[in-house]
Order: sequence, then structure tokens, then C-alpha cells
Amino acid sequence: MLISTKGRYALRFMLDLAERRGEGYISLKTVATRQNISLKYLEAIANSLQNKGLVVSTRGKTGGYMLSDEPDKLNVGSILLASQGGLNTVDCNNGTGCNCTEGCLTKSLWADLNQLINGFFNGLSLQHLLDSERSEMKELNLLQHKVLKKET
Amino acid sequence: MLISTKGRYALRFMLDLAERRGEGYISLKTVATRQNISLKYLEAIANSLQNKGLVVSTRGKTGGYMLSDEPDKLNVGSILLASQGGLNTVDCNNGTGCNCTEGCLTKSLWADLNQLINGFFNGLSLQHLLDSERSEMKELNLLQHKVLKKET
DNA sequence: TTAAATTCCTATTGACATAATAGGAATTAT
DNA sequence: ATAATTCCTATTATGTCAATAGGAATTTAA
Repeated sequence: MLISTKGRYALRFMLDLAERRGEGYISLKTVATRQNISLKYLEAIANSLQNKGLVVSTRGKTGGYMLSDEPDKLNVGSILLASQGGLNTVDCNNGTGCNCTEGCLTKSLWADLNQLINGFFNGLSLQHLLDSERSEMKELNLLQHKVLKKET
Repeated sequence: MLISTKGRYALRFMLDLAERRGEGYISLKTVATRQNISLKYLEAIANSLQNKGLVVSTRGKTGGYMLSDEPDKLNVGSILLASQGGLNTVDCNNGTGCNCTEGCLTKSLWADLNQLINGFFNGLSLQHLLDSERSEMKELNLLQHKVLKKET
């Protein structure tokens, strides 16, 4: 699976914090309830995000988490990287971790795939998701079809 | 993993056949040796491809496989679909198979992701890989960055 | 000062998919 | 007949994922 539950939960966690930005620290318990996610599982995920500097926290009573920066400064790619430990696209990266022989025609294909997916996620911020229009995505898909079918 | 070994091997198998198109039926043994893939494993993969009509075969001595069509008529998406049983992008498809709550901001994100990846693979033929230039891919990536960063 | 609520830390478990392996049956050219 | 192949079914080893469990450390507030 390219996107695991860790990645999905992490993103929903971050969006939940983004929607309540300015209300101070939010406890995991409230997020877990609101998002229908196991509290214990969410703890581990929040910890990963904290280690990468995407959220900040305080402990003790009234403790909780908040975003480390503005929603338009936090991109989806870094959230997935922090929570999942990178995107599992394909084991063959330029021939390593793969029994590819010399002159394998698929190597650069996987490189292009990685570029496509990473570009998609890295260019997308939490603010984009909050706006939730993403007309630019639809535009992209149109361009893509044009280009691939050589109609340009 | 988005692309499993089945998908990778299937693609290399198809490319191997494509490179020898016109030479009649090619045995799995020769492909397995050439591509450094377990024969028995490749048998299962070739079978899946055959079931989806992407290759044809004959049995017995001098038996083997060949492409069912011209390389520019066979696209990478259908090969991955046949060998892997679909692309494992994310379990949440419009909310099903997911504990998403009402108004989840990530739903349409996953739909866009699926469109992006499927579009990429479905628009790519074996012939594209044989040509191995794919300048159109690089063009696509440029467009993507432009669009996502709203520089257009 | 005590109790409650929280983050933080380490370990464990069950379920599942992947990647192969194994053995042989059916088929076909020589 | 024999050899080489595709075809069919079952099994296994491994690893990752998803979640659970129990508690330690920290902080606020009654």
C-alpha cells in the first residue's frame, strides 16, 4: 500500500489541528474521538510528527499538540514522510534492491514515477486541502492526458 | 508497496517479449534466465497476463509466449493490473474501507492521487518504454510543478 | 500536596500480503 | 517414447502493518 493508515491518520490529525489553529494545544484524546482513531495508535503517529518538527507539544494536564507552522508552510509530502517513513512506490531504485540486468528499460520508469508522486505531494500544503478546491489538480490531469496522448 | 515484484517482473517479461517480437513463441525458461527471475514464479505471472489477454501461448515442446498485440497497443497500466491485481494506492476510496468521518478533507485527495497514477500508467505503452526517451514525461513534470506552484 | 490528565516510551500480538517454492499433470514437437 | 514446455494446486517463510498494552514522566489545578 502506497499510503498506509499511519499516513492517512497523520494527515487527518494535521488537518484537525489546522482547522483549530489559534485555539492553543489540542489533546490527542479529542482528536482521536473526533477522527474515530485509536488513541494509542495516534500517540505513536503524533510522536513521529513531533520528531520531524511538524508539530509541537506540551505534556501534563491541559497538554496537547499544535502545528509547528502555518498550514500553507506544511506540505503533505513531509507529513507522509514523517509518519510512514517514506513512500513505498517500488523496491527498484536505479537498479538497487532489484535483480535488474544491464540495460533494463524500467529503471527510469520508476524514477519518473517517484518524481510524479513526490512532486504531487510536495507541492500540496495543508492550506490547499483546507481550501479543498484544488482546481489546479483537475487542470493537471487534463494537461497530463494531453501530453501523454501527444495531442499537444 | 505500490509496485510489487509481480508487477516489475511482469513488465520486464512483456518488454522482453516486445524486444523479440517476430521471433515466434519465446519460452519462459529463456526469459527467466535472461531476466534473472525464478522460472516457477514467472510461470504464475505469465499465466495472469494470459488470462487478461495480454499474451498468447502454446504448450508442449517449442512452446512459449508472445505478445497478443503490437507494443504500442499494450499499456503499462493493464499489465500492472493483470499481474498485481490493481494498484494499492490507499484503502480509502471515497470513504469506503476507511473510518473517515463526514466532511473528511482527504477523500478527494486520494481520488486525485489515483487519477494521477492511473493516468500515468494507462497513457504509457510498451512502445514508449522501448523508445525509452519519454521526453513527454519530463514535460509533464515541468507542467506539474508550474501548476502546483500556481506559476501558470 | 494530591489527584487527574496528558504526553512519552518500550514491548508484544494478530492478521495479512508478498515472494517464492514444490510437485506434478497436461500438451506437443521431434 | 522422450523431452520440453505450459498449466494447475498447494504450501511455506518472511516481513510489514495495525493495533494493543502497560506504565513512566510531566504538568495543571483542586
